[in-house]
Amino acid sequence: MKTLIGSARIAPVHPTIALLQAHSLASVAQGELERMILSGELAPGAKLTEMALATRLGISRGPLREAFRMLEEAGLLRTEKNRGVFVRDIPIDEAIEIFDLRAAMEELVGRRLAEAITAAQLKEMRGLVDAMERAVKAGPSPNSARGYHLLNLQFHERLVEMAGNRKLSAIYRKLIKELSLFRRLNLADGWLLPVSAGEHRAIVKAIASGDPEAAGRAMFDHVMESKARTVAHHLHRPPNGDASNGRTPARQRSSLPAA
Amino acid sequence: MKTLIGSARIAPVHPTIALLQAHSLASVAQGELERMILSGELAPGAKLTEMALATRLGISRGPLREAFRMLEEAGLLRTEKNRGVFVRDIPIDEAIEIFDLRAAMEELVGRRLAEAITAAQLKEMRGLVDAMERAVKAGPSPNSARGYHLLNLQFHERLVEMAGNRKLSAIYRKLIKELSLFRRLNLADGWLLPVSAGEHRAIVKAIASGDPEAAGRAMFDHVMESKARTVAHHLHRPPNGDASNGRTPARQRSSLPAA
DNA sequence: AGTTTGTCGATTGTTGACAATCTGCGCCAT
DNA sequence: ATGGCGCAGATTGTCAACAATCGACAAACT
Repeated sequence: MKTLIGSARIAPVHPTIALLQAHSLASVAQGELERMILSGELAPGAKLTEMALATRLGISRGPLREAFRMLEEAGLLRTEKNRGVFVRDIPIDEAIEIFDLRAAMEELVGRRLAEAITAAQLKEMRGLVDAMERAVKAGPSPNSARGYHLLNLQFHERLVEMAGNRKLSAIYRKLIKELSLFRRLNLADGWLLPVSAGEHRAIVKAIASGDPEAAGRAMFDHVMESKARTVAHHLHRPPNGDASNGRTPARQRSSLPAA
Repeated sequence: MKTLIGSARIAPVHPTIALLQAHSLASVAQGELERMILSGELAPGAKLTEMALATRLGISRGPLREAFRMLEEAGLLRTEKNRGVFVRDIPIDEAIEIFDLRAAMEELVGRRLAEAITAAQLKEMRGLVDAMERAVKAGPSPNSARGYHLLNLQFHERLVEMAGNRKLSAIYRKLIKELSLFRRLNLADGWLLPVSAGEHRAIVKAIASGDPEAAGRAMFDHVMESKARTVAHHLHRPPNGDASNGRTPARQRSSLPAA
């Protein structure tokens, strides 16, 4: 998922050879850890002990520590010297900051898309919106809510990618991953799906109209609404039970680089 | 610069003790490497040999490799498996993408600042603009150009920080660091300083007026103008001589995460 | 002459061991 | 009873050695 083959080298024909050439143990550990974190298998706040994880992944501590440093820089882990690494827990104020950033970025996306959208792209977008509306009509079941959530993520990610700015896409994905560590998010938008779905239609419409400012505003507003819904839901059921692990790590400070 | 003290632990009184408690060898190596890269001591394209660097820094290869992974994730290094790590060279199209992103982010900054600027902050901004104008009037010497460049970086960074979004600040700094690896940038704005300086005055004025849209537009436009100047300068003197190192590494592909 | 194959030195990828530090628990004194 | 003290046990930080891979040069073959 990360280290590819230099363009000067000949692309290997045999797929299994290509895999060996491209992946170091550290990179596969990174991918596997990221999968475990994003799937919730490793919950926010959980402690990752090097020896245990290394044994479980069948590698030694060296490459695992390199994977730790990558995921730390990616914002998914947090390290306390001589104490261990923990899955990061995104506090509410950081989640808000991420929403604000996303809003600015998606506004840019909206403008770009309105300027240069193709018929095929519009069709794809409408397909996703249709699927979401079907999930909404399926009624408020935990299953359709999960399906809607996944479609929603896909919708936004595809739009961002269509804007054609790879740096933007990379940072957007990074932000989404961090946001998924904000616990209260996943089930937050349970009963307000119809509203969100309607906003998606409005976004597609604005893009199709070819008006950059309108499309940008539609996406900006949508993200800010999403933020408002999430925050409201958060304030509704206040704190929370502890993380999976019994041990209580030292409370996490904002952990963003200092000024 | 990264790993601080957990809030649950007592802040050490003796500064030397604090340093030892907070910094692992990997984090120190990261900071030192970053300094060497940003200062140009390690030029884009240069190969970093583990053994040589480890000896030079007085550490072993383990922590150094961890530092490599951090800087790789930060976008400053690039790793080719079984071949080594190299200082990344930002291609023109990626630089353009970064400018576009910056524009969207700084537009958000402009809006926020116009909404909630304080007198003290305005004073600080004007101070920086004044200093830049003095540097311009000092005439086109390589010395004043460098001073202007530093003031310009500081001006933008301070504005971003004043917006009060730590996530935004962190990503902004990351983008600026990557942009500094775009070779043609540093000396690009040599003779157009007066224009840039004028735009800065306009930005401060728009922020002081309290009009979010105007301030956002002023900052957005300024970044896009800066992009245009950089691109124009790049097209003017086409390719370039090779990096410092004699060896020619495999040509770098875009190296952004694949879809 | 040009191409291919074998070998060598150098560098990276990985591992296991050692040293330093932290956490938890029992003990003792107050 | 409560609070400090110190000793294990466990865990992390660091290092040095081993194994695997790569690039280059030279020899052999067509």
